[in-house]
Amino acid sequence: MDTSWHNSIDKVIHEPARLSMLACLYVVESADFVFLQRQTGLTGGNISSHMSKLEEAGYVKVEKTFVGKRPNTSFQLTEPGRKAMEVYCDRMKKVLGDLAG
Amino acid sequence: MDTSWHNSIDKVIHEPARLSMLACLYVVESADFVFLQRQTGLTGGNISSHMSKLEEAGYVKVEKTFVGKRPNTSFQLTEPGRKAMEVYCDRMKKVLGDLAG
DNA sequence: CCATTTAAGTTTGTATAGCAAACTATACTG
DNA sequence: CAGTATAGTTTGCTATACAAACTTAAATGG
Repeated sequence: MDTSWHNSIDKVIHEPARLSMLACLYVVESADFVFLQRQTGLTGGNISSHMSKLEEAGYVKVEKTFVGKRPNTSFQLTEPGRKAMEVYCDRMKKVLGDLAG
Repeated sequence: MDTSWHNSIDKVIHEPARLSMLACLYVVESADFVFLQRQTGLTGGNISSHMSKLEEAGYVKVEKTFVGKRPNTSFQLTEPGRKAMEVYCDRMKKVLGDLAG
């Protein structure tokens, strides 16, 4: 079994809170701030700071608009983000698969 | 899909370097310091500090002896450690499985 | 119409964590 | 005996996650 893969896993994605958000974005194509907050159970502060990191990484695109008179921030996965998720999932599945089949 | 599992994943195990070491211990039943170092590609300092954490968590048992005149430190998974690995793997597989089948 | 509360988000403060480099101690080797 | 290698720990720095405080603006209500 290979056990030297530890530096090949994407830490931006690996963080549970972010993986949770990304998992959500992976399936819905677009989600706004409040939806993600409700869905993941994360605090607003967490969503905000983690999203900054995901944006920096180029994994999500952020769009700020107004809905009625209230601000609305919506997120969606970029292509690189989707690709990175797939790579991450494949690698983790392989690691975990090796342990139990 | 459930996307609020982020706080139910065991961070002690989740850390890639430790997961790598644990994956190794999971299959070999007992491994010494140098073996783990070679196997995982981690530095001695990393093995040392991460193992301290795993020991604190009760996931590994540490045994210090001498082989010939040289010190030899060997590690093995405890039962709680093995159990925790299984729980971790199941949860992660579920998360990842939900994303791609 | 002013005061209060609620909502959406961001910034800040703190404690923790990971990693690499430096260090300790001991054993070989020439 | 001097120098190098081995086994392992400690230290110092940087980065990170999380919660709490803050900002801005809109709804509510007396």
